[in-house]
Amino acid sequence: MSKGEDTKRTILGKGLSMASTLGLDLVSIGSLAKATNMSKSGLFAHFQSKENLQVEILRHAGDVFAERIVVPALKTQAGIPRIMALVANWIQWTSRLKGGCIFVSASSDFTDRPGKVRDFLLNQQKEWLECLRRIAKSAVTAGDFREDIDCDQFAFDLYSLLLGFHLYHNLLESEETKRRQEKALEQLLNTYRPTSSNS
Amino acid sequence: MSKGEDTKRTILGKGLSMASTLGLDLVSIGSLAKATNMSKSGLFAHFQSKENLQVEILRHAGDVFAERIVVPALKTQAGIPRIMALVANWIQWTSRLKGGCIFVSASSDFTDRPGKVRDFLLNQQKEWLECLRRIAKSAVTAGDFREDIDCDQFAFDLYSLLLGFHLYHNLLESEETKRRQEKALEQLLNTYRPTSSNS
DNA sequence: GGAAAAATAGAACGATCGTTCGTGTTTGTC
DNA sequence: GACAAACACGAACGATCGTTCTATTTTTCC
Repeated sequence: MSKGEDTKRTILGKGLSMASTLGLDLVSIGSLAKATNMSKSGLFAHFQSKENLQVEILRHAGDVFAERIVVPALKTQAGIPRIMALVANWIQWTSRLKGGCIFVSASSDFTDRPGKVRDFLLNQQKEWLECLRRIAKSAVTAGDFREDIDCDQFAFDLYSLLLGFHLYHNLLESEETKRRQEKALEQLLNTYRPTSSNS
Repeated sequence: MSKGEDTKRTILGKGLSMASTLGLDLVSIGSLAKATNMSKSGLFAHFQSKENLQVEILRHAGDVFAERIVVPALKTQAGIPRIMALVANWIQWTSRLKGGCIFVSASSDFTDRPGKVRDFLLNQQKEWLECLRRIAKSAVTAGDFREDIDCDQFAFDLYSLLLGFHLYHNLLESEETKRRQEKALEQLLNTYRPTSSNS
């Protein structure tokens, strides 16, 4: 790996960490330069604009997310076990760095700010929902879910649940959050499970 | 009403509008002054600090929220009708101004920024959850919910659903969002309804 | 209507923002 | 080890940030 790519990776790593705790647009060129012991202009040269920096931080976040959350889950047994693994990994992801999930906060911040950042983020979110949809589909195939369910609806339901956990965990810091999430997940799965007396 | 209170109200109205679309901390003193045809210092004098301005915008948002979402819902029949009214009002609230719900975005932004703003926001969110809890409780009393349910769990479930709708609606702008939310609400209510063959 | 009080404006502050430019320093290649 | 390319730095840019003054206008009250 060339020197340039190496420092760029370092910058993005620190940038992701800062963006997770402070939010994506509180990561200024100056503060990020200071955090990586670089000059503003030296750091800036890697990205050409702040907008590009933000996009690349998101891209890097996406890589880490895929590697740590999605891929491991896909290696587990299809069906409910895979869903449980995905949820567990996601919760670990959002709990790891203070400030929670960068995608959630960025989605909230950039909804009404057109541009590269918003476009990139939107694609990432669509990929994430597609991922959830596929996992639901595999649960159907595995026989853990009924065949007549709506996989996109499940994606909505599950993501909503995670968003609820996210807010509770980060803002309210209630001790019961984990239990609430588990209960909600159980209820959710029950509405998709094959019923013993199913029509 | 004194002149001061009058202009202050105007400022907070415009501030709420801007904060809803741009996010709470992109509302700068300068831009808000320009939007209200005031001088920076003239506007600043009403709040003594930006932190206070942010808190007061949140307080004003809370007042509007109570008046438009909560109070009308509480006037409807207790039970599921009241829940449906609350959800409908909330969705109208988050759809009205571009950028969605200021409380959701602010919660996301201020989770890891200690200070007056975070403290105030946290109290507001607790009040909101308490509101949801009470509405669940009244649904139990009205006989629309089983007696053995956990009202706090219902608050978690319902708020999660709204957060899901919020993200879908604002970022993805999918046409199916409304339908997804309705389906999810129906599923949710079913898990709390008295069952015909209940133990 | 005149005096006290409140409200607003204007200029300036140090700080930081994103960005540009010119100049060095380090790196990889022959 | 020389040469070109890549990389990093420091200084400076105009702009805007939150905030503090002083001065002037406007409102309020007797």
